[in-house]
Amino acid sequence: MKIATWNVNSLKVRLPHVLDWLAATQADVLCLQETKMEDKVFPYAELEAAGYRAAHNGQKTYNGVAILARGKLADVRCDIPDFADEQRRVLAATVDGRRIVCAYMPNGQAVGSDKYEYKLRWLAALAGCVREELQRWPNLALLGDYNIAPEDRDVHDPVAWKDQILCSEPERAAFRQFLDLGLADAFRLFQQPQKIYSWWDYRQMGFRLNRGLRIDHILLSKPLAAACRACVIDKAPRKLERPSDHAPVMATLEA
DNA sequence: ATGGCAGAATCGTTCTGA
Repeated sequence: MKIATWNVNSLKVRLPHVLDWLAATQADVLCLQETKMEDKVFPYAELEAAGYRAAHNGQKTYNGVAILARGKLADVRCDIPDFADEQRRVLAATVDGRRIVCAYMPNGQAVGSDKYEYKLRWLAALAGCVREELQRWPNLALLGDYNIAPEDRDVHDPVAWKDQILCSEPERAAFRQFLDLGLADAFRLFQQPQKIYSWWDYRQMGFRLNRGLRIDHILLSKPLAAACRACVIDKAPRKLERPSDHAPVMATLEA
C-alpha cells in the first residue's frame, strides 16, 4: 500500500497534476492540503473516473484538506474535537484498517505573532486528538504539511533560518511531541541523500537552486513503521508548468 | 526594511502562504 501527502496550493489549478501523478504512481491513498475550495465544487466525479473515492473538509480561499483512496473510506471525521476553529485543516478516515489522518498545520507567519500562538495551540490540540485516535486505531499514519522543518538537516540554510518561523525550537518541540506518541518520521527510517526538501519558494529560483525546506511529513505508528519499506519525496511535479510549491511525499507499506 | 512569486477574492489591491 502506497500512502502519500501533497500540499497542492489550490486543487482547482492543480487537479491535472494530481490526476497525472496518481496515474503514474498508482498511490493507494493521497492526502491533499490547501484545496482552497468548498465541498460543493470538489471534483468527486473526475477522481472517481480515475479510480479514487474521496472525502473533503473544505472552505473557500484558504485551507481545505482531502483524502483520496482506492479503497473505501470509513469513520470519516473532520477537524479536532473540542477545539474551536474556523479553519478546515484536519480530516481522518480509515482505509483498509489503517487510520489515515490528513493535516494542514498552521503556518504561524512569524515567531511571536498571534498566528504563531495559534499554531502552537493548534499543534498541542492535534497531538491530544492523535493520542486518542491511536488508542482506537493502532495502525495510524499522520500525513500532511506540518509547516515545521524538524531538524537543521531539513533546511537549506540553517543559519539564515535559525529561530525563524517553521524552524523555531517551540515548533520543533511540537513536532517531537508527535514522535513522543510513538510515531516515527517515515522519511528518516531510511538512509536518504543530503539536501532533500519538500517545499521551495516560488521566488528567486528557489527550486532551481534547491533552496528548500522539508516540511511535509508522513509519521507512522509502530506497526506501520515496521511495515514501511520506503519513503520518498517526488520532485517531478515541481518541475511542471504552474507547479505547487510543495512536492508529494510517499511511503510504501507492506501488505 | 521590504519585495521577490502564486492563488483567491474584493478583480483594485489586499491577504496569505512559508
